[in-house]
Amino acid sequence: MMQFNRKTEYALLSAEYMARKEGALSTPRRATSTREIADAYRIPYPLLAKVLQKLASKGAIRAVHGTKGGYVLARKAAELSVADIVEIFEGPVAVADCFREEGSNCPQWHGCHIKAPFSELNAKIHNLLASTKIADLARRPYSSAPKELTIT
Amino acid sequence: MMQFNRKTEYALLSAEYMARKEGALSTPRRATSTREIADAYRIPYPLLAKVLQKLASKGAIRAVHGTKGGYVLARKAAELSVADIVEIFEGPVAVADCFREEGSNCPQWHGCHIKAPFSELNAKIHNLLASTKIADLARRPYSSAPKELTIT
DNA sequence: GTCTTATAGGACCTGTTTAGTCTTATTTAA
DNA sequence: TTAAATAAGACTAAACAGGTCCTATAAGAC
Repeated sequence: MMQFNRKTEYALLSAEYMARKEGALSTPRRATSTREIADAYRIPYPLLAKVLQKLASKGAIRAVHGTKGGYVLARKAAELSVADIVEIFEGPVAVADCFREEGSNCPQWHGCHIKAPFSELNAKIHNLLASTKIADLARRPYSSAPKELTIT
Repeated sequence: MMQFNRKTEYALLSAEYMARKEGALSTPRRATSTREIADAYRIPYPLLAKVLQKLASKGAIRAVHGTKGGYVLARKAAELSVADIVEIFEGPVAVADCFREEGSNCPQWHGCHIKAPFSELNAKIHNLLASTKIADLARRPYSSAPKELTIT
């Protein structure tokens, strides 16, 4: 599966939403409220609030308090990567524990023959996520349900 | 994190072990028992037994009953990919649910702006796993703890 | 034949994680 | 001063992961 968890998905959706909104020439740069995104994507409000709080506490977005407040991207969308957001919610990209904490507590560490090839694989996956920026997500216009793009 | 679960790891270790053993010129092709792998990697025996049973039921390996029995790879190591094994234990490679079951039950499906770019990302990850064969894991000799290869 | 060494497979248990809720406090524009 | 917003901690139900236990079956060795 290799699946992102819900919070990560909500964070990615939110970041793209903000990037798109902030990038629009018509709108003067203004904050996006939790309520706005929750309504747009039908995400439970209190949960999304948690997600955005965490993004803010990690410096990916910036909070604007008070009425008409909300959040704005803390960096340019072209400088915020998918990997940055994924790692906030899921820790370092690592297909196995040993690629996070030097494998000291892995019973298989000694004489594990697949460490090296999987380390390379891990690096490639990390690179994919790091080279995909939020701006890349926000760039393209939405075209409905591209079934032939779905992986079987 | 994007982490494989334990069973997947055990399956990959086992497949590589069998490929290496079967590939060795010195040993006449013989089955590898659950016990042999469990001892080599200090994996709880009953759990590994489950893992190998599943691999066998899905056709990745073939069971040899009775004394001197065990398992052998059902296909050549060059024709069995990491993706094949991962998918046996974790289902289709998919960074989000909607890339498995046509997203019909995703509340965000309508108007989700990140579907297309993530579908591409998903395809790339799948391709990485599918193009890495068990033979590729077994090929290289083990060199101890390549710290500089580890992703931070 | 009957041991012994294997795989086969279902039932079960338990700790952790996930997704989500509830509540209270704080900030600030209008 | 009020209403709209974020901040943050405690809490809960359900799902999952990792692992154990037990009984059945197959087949080579003697």
